[in-house]
Amino acid sequence: MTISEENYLKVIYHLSLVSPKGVNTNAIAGMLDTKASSVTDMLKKLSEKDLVAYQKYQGVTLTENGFRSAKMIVRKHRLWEVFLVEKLGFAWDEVHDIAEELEHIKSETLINKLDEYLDFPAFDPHGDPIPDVNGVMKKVNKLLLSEVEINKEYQCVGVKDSSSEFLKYLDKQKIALGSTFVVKEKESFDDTLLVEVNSKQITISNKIANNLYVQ
Amino acid sequence: MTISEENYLKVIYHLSLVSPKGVNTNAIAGMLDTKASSVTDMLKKLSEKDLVAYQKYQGVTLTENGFRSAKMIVRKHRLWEVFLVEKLGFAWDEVHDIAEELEHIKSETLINKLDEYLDFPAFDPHGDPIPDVNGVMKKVNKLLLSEVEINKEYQCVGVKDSSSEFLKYLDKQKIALGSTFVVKEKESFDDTLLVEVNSKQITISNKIANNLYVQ
DNA sequence: ATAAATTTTTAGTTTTGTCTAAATTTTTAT
DNA sequence: ATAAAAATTTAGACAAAACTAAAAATTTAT
Repeated sequence: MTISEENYLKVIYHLSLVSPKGVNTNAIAGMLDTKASSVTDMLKKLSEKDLVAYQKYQGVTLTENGFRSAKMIVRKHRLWEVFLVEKLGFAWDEVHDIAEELEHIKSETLINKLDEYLDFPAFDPHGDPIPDVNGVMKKVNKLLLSEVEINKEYQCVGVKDSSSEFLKYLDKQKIALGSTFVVKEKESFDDTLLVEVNSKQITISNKIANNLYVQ
Repeated sequence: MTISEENYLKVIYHLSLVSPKGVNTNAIAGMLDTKASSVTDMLKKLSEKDLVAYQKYQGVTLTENGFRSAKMIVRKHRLWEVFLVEKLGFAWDEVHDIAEELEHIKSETLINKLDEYLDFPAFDPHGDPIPDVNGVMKKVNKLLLSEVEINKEYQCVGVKDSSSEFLKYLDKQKIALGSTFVVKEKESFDDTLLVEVNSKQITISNKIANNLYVQ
């Protein structure tokens, strides 16, 4: 598989989690920063290789083969992110682009040895689950901070948006995976939250609360 | 720089060490398993980017830019090899192909953090010197085993051929970096050596002796 | 010194992945 | 229900990096 094919598969995988009925050409083009016509071309190729089920104008889904391959790419990406943060000391907002390159390194043995070296982590530095050697992921019953009950205690277990800007904002607020949250008040006008984090009270916008997973 | 351009630079670098006056088109084609005509095309491109000095029919040399870039690729390759052997437990004959892919990962920060994580190694698992962040390599006064004096003690410090077949042969003979050699006899007919290694006497062909560096 | 052999370059194609522009299909809105 | 809008596909082109076959330059051998 070429790097380009792998990137398409990965994007289709991520979009499938949101639209399991079929992923749009335009959505794929948007994620890959390319044109819809290029996407059509690639979907035909992936279809011929039995990695996606593609019907003109009807969107695309992953075949079993494609799903397995996509999960292996995600596995590589997330394991490399763990390596970069845990072993090399990168911050959690610095690792995405490097992992985008590392995920395309071909060796199976490499990734399994890396997995072992990292002690078989189940989650990456952003709280996303890492598929094991068989593609199985730990399932977590997580909620968005925007959906939690008032005055109950929650732990931060992940971020929905892992852009550098958002992660840096969290760093500034001293919010990290494992931080304890208690929502004290919810402003009904704009859904802004008054939250206790690290025994300090801060105000959190609805946009932020919609991108923080807790448990 | 594309992966292909990087591979050409690396090969020209290695061939330059043997033919500093200029590297042949055919030699490059041989190393890259490609055709001479493809090499000509690429040399024109590298020349336009001021990475090589190229004159039709006259071979090619690296410019200062090209030399610097080539050394950085070699640095990456060798640091990744150290990582694979020291941290992930690969054997020294298994790492070359994986490092060929890893050497093309773009981040400067990554490679400098990896260097630090590995404790700034000066040599890779085959005894080849690793350029530091400024491109400087430790120089070693090494000899080929085929050139040493009789009954003097030497240490194995590297291999000239790092093909899997040769390295596996060395494993079988329990020869590794650091092994002590004493040449007891040299057969003048075919230059076969009788060598004491690990306090056992073994016979070593001239071809083998020509691929083992000692000090 | 010149012919033969070798090496290198040129010219013209191919493949992969992209693009633009135009055509077609599907969806949305009246 | 049909026209307008949006999404998608097709057709044709391009750049990168490779190839083959033929031409040109250099080297070698007599």
